[in-house]
Amino acid sequence: MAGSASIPYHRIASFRRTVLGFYAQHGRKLPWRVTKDPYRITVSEIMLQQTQVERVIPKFEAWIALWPDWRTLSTASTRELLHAWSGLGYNRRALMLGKLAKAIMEKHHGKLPRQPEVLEELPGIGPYTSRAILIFAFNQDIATIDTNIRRVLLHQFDLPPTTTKEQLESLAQRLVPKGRSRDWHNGLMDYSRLALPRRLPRIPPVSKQGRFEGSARQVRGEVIRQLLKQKTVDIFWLAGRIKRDKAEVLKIAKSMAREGVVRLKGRTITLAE
DNA sequence: CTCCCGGTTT
DNA sequence: AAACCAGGAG
Repeated sequence: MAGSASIPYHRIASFRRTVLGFYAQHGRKLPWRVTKDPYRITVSEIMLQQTQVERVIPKFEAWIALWPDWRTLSTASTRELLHAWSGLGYNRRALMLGKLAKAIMEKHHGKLPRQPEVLEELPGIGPYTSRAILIFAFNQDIATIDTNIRRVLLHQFDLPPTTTKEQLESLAQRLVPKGRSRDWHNGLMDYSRLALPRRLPRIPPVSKQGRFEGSARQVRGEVIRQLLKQKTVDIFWLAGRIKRDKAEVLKIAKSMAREGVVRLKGRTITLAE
């Protein structure tokens, strides 16, 4: 088992120079990189979860214009949150961001906590995001690993894909150049995206292709669009329009109800406030 | 572990 | 049609 201790220091130092040099020369100028405001950093990190950079940029700018800080965001309604989020996907994130703003105003005096363990208790913030926020907002000398960073570490140190999370975390922590954590992590992201060869095509997994995969997507999108225009949507109207199995439509409505997006009342669904 | 979303690329 | 994407919640 190749622990990070088996990697000689000169390779660590050399890699640091490569990444920091690459970032200085080719680093992308992004809206959340010109600020250290913990609020803006947090909004960007939530938006960037499983969502490509190019698509986040305009949504981020619009969001900040609407709600420039935790206080204003904490007053936003569900409808407003979903409207501003529309197009990003994983709508649950918008609702959790709203809850996060309320939690910070009510339980943390309007200030973001600075300990990863405390941050992780807040809605929508997991192991990656808690550390990323502290790195990009406060330049803390800690490490975080997302899919880009994982990929660049495996490539650089010729590690097998079976490398455990713990082994990667140990290596990642040793790599952080003290006092330059923010540039380092930004650099790793850009280096991974811009300087590494494309991913190899993966072995096709066992196709489990649900029969309603296509229509389920349409139904979700349609429900959100309708809810933004009006207050309620009739499930059977939807079912008839989509011409798909009624049970599948109900299943989707129930799943959205679990997320708190809609309330289920008899034959209609209503936007939750 | 599964599910969550949608725009985009291949 | 399938993979991809600054993960997290249940």
